[in-house]
Amino acid sequence: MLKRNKPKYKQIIEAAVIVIAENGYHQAQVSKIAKQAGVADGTIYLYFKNKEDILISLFQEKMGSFIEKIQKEIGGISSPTEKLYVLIEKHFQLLAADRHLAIVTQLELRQSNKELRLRINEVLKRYLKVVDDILIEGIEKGEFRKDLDVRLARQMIFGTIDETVTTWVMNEQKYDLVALAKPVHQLLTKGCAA
Amino acid sequence: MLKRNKPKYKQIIEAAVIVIAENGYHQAQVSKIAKQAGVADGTIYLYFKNKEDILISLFQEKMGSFIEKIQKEIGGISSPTEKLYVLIEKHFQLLAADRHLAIVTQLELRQSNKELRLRINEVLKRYLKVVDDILIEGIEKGEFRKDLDVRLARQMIFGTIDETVTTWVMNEQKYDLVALAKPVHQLLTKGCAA
Amino acid sequence: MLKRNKPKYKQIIEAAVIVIAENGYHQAQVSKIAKQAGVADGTIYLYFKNKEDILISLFQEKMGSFIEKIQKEIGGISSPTEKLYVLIEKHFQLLAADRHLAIVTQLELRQSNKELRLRINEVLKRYLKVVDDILIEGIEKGEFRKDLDVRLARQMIFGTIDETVTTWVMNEQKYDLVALAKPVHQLLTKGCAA
Amino acid sequence: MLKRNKPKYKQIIEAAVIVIAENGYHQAQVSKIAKQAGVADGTIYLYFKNKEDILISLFQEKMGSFIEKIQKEIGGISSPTEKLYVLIEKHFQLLAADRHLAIVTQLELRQSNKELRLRINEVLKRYLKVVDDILIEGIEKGEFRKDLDVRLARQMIFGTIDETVTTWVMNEQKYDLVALAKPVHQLLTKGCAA
DNA sequence: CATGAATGAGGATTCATTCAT
DNA sequence: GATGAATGAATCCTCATTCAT
Repeated sequence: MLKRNKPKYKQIIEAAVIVIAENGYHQAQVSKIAKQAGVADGTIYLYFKNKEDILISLFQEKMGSFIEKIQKEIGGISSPTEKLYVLIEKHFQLLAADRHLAIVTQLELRQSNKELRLRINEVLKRYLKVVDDILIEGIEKGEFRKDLDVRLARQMIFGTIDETVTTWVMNEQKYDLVALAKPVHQLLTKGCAA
Repeated sequence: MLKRNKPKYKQIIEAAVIVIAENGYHQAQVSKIAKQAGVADGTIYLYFKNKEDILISLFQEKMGSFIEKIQKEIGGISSPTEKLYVLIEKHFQLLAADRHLAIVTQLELRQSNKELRLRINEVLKRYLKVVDDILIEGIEKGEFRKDLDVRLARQMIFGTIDETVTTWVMNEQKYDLVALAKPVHQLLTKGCAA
Repeated sequence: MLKRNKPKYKQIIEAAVIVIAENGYHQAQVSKIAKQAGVADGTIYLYFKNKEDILISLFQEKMGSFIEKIQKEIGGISSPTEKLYVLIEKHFQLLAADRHLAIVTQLELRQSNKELRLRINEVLKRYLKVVDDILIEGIEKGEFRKDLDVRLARQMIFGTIDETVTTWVMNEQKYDLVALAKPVHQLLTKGCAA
Repeated sequence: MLKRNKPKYKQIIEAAVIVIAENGYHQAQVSKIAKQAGVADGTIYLYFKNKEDILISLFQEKMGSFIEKIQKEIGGISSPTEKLYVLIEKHFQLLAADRHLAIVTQLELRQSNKELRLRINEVLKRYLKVVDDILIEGIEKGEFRKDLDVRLARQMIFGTIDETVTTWVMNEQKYDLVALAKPVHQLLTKGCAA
């Protein structure tokens, strides 16, 4: 059986999300995660190479299912503009539904060292690929302009979504994030121009 | 004479930028900064309360002059759309001109703890205020649409600029960042729509 | 099992006594104590909250057994005057038998900060209570004079014993401390006698 | 002119007493003493070899005038028993009159290192000599018993006086110390009396 | 004489990781 | 597989002292 399918593997990752969200990245000691997961400190190392591996795995697992869910949702949609809307809405929905995960991805995991963030970026690329594909399809289908710089447009889309979620988390998730999907989508597709 | 006008104050901040950029946030020991600045370890503490104070001061000094320069540039411009362009271009120019500072602001300083990031955010607000003012003026002058959500638009603008710079830094500053000012400005003002 | 009954707990305390006696309070680094105890530096912190906690525990353990031994000795004696003699003799015997402990209690521990000394005083109070009890019993039994000020008499007894031991330690324990029990007792009881 | 007769010499010593009494031995930095004395840090070193020298000088100056005053008082008295009374009363009076000095000599200076305390003891010996002389005279004049062990009696006298003052200081000088001179004298002379 | 900016040595503590049981 | 006691490397800051002015 694959390591990542064993119950304790998932148990430890869920514990890590909770511990990091509640204590902050720098106060999330391995012993705290072990305690939260209900296992001994040493047991962690039967499932993860080291502490960094927990965090990378956490991001891979969570981001993986994140991307899968979004791909499934936009799979049946033909309009790229519409696909972009669903991507934004789903992105907001998934993070709004998991307060802990939102804190971890938007605030805490960014405190990790450069090394870890490079690994995280590799995972992110799969997400950015989804955005790229929508953009390319949109250009081909004539919904987006021909001379659109896909890389820049993707940076705008991701940058805007990310900044919107981060601001929401830093405001202690006080307002309805999902409700912003529509105006954000409008901004991104139509722009500020009069 | 104010502490922050003394030569060693600036000397230490410049040293901190270099050391953090070259060694990373977590490998930027006080002794390394002192050595780079050409002063004794203890001298650091004649000018800064503690290590965190160096980082906060660094950000305040750099971001402060950053904002001042941008404000000066857009001061003489009447069109908000044009102002936004100059803001983007200047933002890119200033960071492209200081490789070390770009690494520090886009990557290293984000690893700081929540406390420090809150302090950094206070400084950032002044920048976001500049963006907001441009947007409000744009709406009033009829260059931007009446129903524009200023907060969301600001999050798009800052998120896009930030993501663009970060991607550039993570790609080792291999391409011309300033050249992106025009298409980014176009994207932000006109959007992706055909 | 209680932390204080584990072998390493006692091992570390014994090491602390030796290191402090041989190097002095301010030269008794945690790493030195760990080395003397044959454990890693970090192990100290599995048994003690911090360095101060080692010193407080040391005093509590040693003074605790000190008081117990004295109480056991005087338990079977009926005459308060005789009790006082045994207390003095036992006090001298116990410190004369442990050169290191004598140095630590008479010289080194007094260099501790006010906070620590307040904690030490709490332990000392138990000792002073034993003296008080002897004095009160002596007054009741008519061996000591009715108008004896118990507090002052206790200060005389403790002050004299303490000064005698300190002088002996400062003279490098060159003469026989225990032999002084009899003349000291004589001096002290004349002051108290009815 | 002798260094110790210059105004700044005395100024610094008075400052040291105040700073140590108010901040504690370990919080009495040279810079604090300099500030309190109204001189620059460096000036301290024109009058004292090092920090330890300040403390030794402080004790020498204060203890010196302490002993002189006591010697002057007992000079005109013929009875050794009476002399002892005046010594105790004067000892209590002088410390009761200078709260700061009492704190410094009874609590703070004892936190100094072994080296410093050895130096302090040399000064103390002059005081103990005064006691010894009274005792010897008392034996010769038949007021104290012939077989009195002078060294032990001196340790009792000094130990008792010292313990009494220390207890009074630790009780925040709440009660009348001088009033204790009489009962303390009574306790001590009974032990010595012929 | 006086200044005060600059110096730099020194140590308690944390926590990821190991390994004997 | 699971445990958790033990390890030990690594760093910020203080403050007595100096010396150029």
